[in-house]
Amino acid sequence: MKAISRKEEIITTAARLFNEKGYKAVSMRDIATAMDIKAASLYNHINGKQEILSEIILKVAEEFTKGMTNVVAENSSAIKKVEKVIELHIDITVNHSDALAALNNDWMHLEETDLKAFVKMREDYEENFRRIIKQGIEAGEIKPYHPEVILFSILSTLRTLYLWYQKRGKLDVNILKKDMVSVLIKGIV
Amino acid sequence: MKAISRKEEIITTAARLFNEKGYKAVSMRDIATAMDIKAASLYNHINGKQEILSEIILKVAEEFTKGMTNVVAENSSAIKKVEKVIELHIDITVNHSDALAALNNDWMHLEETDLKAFVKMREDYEENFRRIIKQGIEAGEIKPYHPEVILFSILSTLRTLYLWYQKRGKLDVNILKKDMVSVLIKGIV
DNA sequence: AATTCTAACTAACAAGCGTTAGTTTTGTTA
DNA sequence: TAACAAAACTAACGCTTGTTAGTTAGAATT
Repeated sequence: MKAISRKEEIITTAARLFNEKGYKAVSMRDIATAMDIKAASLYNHINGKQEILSEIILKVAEEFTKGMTNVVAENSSAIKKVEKVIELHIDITVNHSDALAALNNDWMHLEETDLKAFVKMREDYEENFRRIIKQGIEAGEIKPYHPEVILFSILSTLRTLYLWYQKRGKLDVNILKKDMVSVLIKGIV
Repeated sequence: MKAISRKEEIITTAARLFNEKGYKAVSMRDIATAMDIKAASLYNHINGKQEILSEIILKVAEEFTKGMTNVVAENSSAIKKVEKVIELHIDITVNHSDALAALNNDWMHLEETDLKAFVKMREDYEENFRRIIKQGIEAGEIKPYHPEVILFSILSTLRTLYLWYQKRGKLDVNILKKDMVSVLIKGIV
């Protein structure tokens, strides 16, 4: 029953444009033109440009945080947890690829409060991931490479997945998961 | 004997600022202030903001192209070539990490001619890398995963290496190379 | 039928943008 | 020391930016 509100429409449109040119290169007039209205009309639905950016970024950042919380709470092997993290990234990438562009490239344009919240979430996320990898090494499940190198290698692949997903037409999610898990995991076990 | 020219100084300063906030978020006045001069004075040395961006990006893009050409010309195994590509990325990352931020995030703000040149170089680069991986699979040196997944996985790690390198204080290049080659290669052989 | 709400509009603002023209200072060479 | 070139300066330009104020048309509610 819940129809998409005009506000959500603005945010979706803005995310698409931010993905193409970046937050600073997209004007309120650009967003309005893409919706066939005038820039001033946007302000009937949103409080400003900043609000659009923070809604785009924080919403998806919270999804990552929630997903990671679930993974950490699981009672399973480290490898299984890494697999779950990979699947988490793929699911979010498939559903919010535009938002991920903003999260990756425009987070520094968030203002004070939102910026702090975002940076905190990202640090916590990385720390949780790092701990999973370390536990895997201690348990002998993961090869004893430098944990930071493993973390970085996997995370940078997952973080830029949205670029790849946008380039090759939307492909089957389950196949993507299987291949991704293979390439990223097989190397470290 | 060749002292760094004022023009090079501008480009280096601009690259640093572009790395922090992105091309569109940095004004000519920002660049000038960082050099303790006035914005108009910049135009004694450069033709405009666009020129700064294209010098930053194209110079390092050409370095990649040249490096890849050397690797392709080598008479060695596919795995050895992949290793050489990894080392190429690390060397460039260590010496031009600010420029890599612009190359990754601001390339779309290049104007017509430079944009075309850049996109062409990047496509060729990827195609050369893809071919190396395919040859490796045919020769039985590399596991028969989908080549595109291997390419993407390695390349996205190498492309965001500059972020990692900037975060952890400048670390020993040779150790970095060894660890990186281990993690990225061991998984696919 | 009168009222209220929603969402568009026009017009304008102050600030910041890249850039240009013309001038002055600084440092080197003849 | 006079002449010249390099590199800074001041002042201003036309344009774009995010945003505000006030208004209007149509739909929903009373």
